[in-house]
Amino acid sequence: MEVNFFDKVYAVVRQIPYGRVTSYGAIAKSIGMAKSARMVGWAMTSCKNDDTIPAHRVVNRIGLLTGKHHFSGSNLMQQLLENEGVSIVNDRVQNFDTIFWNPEELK
DNA sequence: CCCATGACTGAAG
DNA sequence: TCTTCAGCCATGG
Repeated sequence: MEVNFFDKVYAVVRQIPYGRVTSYGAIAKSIGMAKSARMVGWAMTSCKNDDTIPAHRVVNRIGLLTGKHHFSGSNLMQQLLENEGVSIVNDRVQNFDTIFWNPEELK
């Protein structure tokens, strides 16, 4: 049977190491939909049905917490990241190039 | 079918 | 890094 697009996204997000982050585009590319990063974000919107998805580790290409507003409260996403040792300043991940995790790197 | 929207990205200035 | 423009694709009216 065909694998659902959502399942692929979730599978990748679940593999993001502790204290690391990645981008929507990187995920999209790893599942064969590099041009559909928007769909990744769209899939994350439905992640509220899956509380096992560390969506807070997924940010946009420059480390901006574009999806923080979708979390409960207004700073939960940032709190979760800082709890893992990720520095956030002005809704942006510091040392993004250092803590960035490439999904294809695992393969 | 057409149009608007969205947790995006790349290119150009 | 920021702003603007265009491409991207699923969903909903």
